[in-house]
Amino acid sequence: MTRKPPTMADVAKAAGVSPMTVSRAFKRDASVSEATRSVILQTAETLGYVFDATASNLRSQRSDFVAVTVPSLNNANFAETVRGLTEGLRPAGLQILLGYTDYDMDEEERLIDQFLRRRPEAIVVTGGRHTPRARRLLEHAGIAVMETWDLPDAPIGHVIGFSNAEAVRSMVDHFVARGLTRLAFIGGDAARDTRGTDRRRGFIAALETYGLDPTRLVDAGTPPISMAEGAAAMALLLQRFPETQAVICVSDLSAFGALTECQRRGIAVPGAMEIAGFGNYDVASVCVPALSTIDPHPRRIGAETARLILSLREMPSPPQTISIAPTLILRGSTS
Amino acid sequence: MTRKPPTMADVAKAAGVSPMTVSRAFKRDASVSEATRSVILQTAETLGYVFDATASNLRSQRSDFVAVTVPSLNNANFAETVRGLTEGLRPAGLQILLGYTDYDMDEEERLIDQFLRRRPEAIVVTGGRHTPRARRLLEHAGIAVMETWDLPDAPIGHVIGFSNAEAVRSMVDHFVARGLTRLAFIGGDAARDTRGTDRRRGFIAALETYGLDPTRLVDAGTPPISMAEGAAAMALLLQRFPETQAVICVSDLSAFGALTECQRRGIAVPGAMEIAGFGNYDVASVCVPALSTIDPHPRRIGAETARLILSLREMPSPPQTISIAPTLILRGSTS
DNA sequence: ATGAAAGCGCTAACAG
DNA sequence: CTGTTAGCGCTTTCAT
Repeated sequence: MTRKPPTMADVAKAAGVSPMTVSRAFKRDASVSEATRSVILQTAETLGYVFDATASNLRSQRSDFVAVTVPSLNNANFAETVRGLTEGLRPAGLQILLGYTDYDMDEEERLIDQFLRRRPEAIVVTGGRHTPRARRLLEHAGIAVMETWDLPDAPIGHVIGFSNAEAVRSMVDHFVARGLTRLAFIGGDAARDTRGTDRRRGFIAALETYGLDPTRLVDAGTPPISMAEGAAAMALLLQRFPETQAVICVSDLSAFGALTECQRRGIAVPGAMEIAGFGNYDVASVCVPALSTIDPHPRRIGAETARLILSLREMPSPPQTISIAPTLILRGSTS
Repeated sequence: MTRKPPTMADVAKAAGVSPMTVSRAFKRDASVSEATRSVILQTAETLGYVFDATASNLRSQRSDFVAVTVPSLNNANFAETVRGLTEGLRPAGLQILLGYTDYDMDEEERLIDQFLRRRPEAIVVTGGRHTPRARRLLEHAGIAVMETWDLPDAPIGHVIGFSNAEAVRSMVDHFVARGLTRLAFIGGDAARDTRGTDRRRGFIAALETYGLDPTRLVDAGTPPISMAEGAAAMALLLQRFPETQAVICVSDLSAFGALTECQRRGIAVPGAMEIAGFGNYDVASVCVPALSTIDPHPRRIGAETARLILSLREMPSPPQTISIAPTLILRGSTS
């Protein structure tokens, strides 16, 4: 019934050529006469031949894979980065091997270990903090390592990112410029989400620069904190720090949750409370009032990473750091 | 500088055993004495050996890949399905090869073509409509084909899904039971999003059953329609069909956008207008008022698909259809 | 432009 | 429990 699938040798025999010619016919630029090529491709189609990338990879020692790990699939920001990567790498015939870590460094290590076995041409990770073993694996992988969404102190290889702390500082500046001084920060449990932690640190550092009280910090569950957790955090904030004038949330999702909690309680935003988020998610521009936020240009992070990977294939270079400046977006929630 | 990475043969030599023993030491159940295994693993670690999955796959003719195509990465529903799949397949050591089609059947075909070259053990696609060539490729792939998120008329292989049309009918029932008769539907451009089209068809069919006017249909852009497009669609709806009492949106995202448009115009929801969505996204439960919706149990779709894939590896079976009944969730927006 | 030979790194199959 | 032999399907290399 299910007889063995045809190989190049079968196609070669049927087309009356050598396997090598079939191989060439399946490549873009290889030197095969157009006549021969079309006969071969036709024959292959008829036989139902499917090219075996595994064998090709083994022999040529090139996998055409780029491994990518992101904290979460269900996140517009990371999805945009992956999109930028995919679109940038597709023209070169590179396929993405995508995995998500659930914001867990041990899971990241496991994924990196798995992925390296597939011999990717490059590996893209999110953030600059990893388990010691993950770090070691990446350092010795012998391929391009790209750390994104961060500016690590000690990069492993190339970096395409931004300073989460500095980004939040720009939002603090905005509030201070408007005369608001009693500011708060809503985030998640520290250890897991390193970028979230960096944002909180940026908040604290910025407030200290201004001589303001940096202790209005509310944690709400395990990162990535959800809209619902953002709402719960706002409830907690109103109870613990009722004097708060404005709050910066670790992401637009929690910011939106916080906003809805104000709506449920009849607290005017802006007016009685101002709210800012991070990430420039769809919800931030659509909700009422629209949320001020910071756009980290996730698509560009992916696109630049892809560009660098391709450029490194042409000509290897020492580790580079590409900084992508986030953009402050001011909207009704911080009128 | 970068000398050739070590192979199993190198590890074998260093550990004083044969390559075959090294191979066995890297497998779970293979019969190797614990002493030998630990020596080998230790040696491998020291040499910085990384297992070559490509060579393993070629020789064993098993890739440990399961290919998965979803319409979009940035979608909580599909992300949940992928999560269900990942978690279900991980214990078996199967890795997911994930691609997104951007709701484009030609892109799906391209992806399927690419993925089949990697010799996956099974392929999971979203929906039951494909290009003719994609269909042919899947039919002749010689591996388990799983169609999800739909109940196709002519399945290629196994099916894990639900009827989008029936799901929407249950929401129509709810409105009619509450005495609302002037109902509308907000969706996207028909051709691309086949599940969205099915939902619209379900809406029309249900209204016809009740003898109601099924012509209040508003299109808003190219699927997947965004929150902003949902808002624009509501504006259009209010202009074209001002008598509308309730609207069902193709997803919670457009439903939320529609809700915000009502908020901007001071239209009371519920009261002057009732709104329902689809998908049970986070935003639907958090926004004010919370949105009635339909939960298609995306995680379970993924989990059941994984379960079936594993079961088929044990014992092949004729094509199965697993139906996952969606759940109607009633909230404040349709009080 | 095409072909022949060899081998990528691993493991199935068989032996002991 | 461990080893030997052969070969997975392709492409590198070297011919012609």
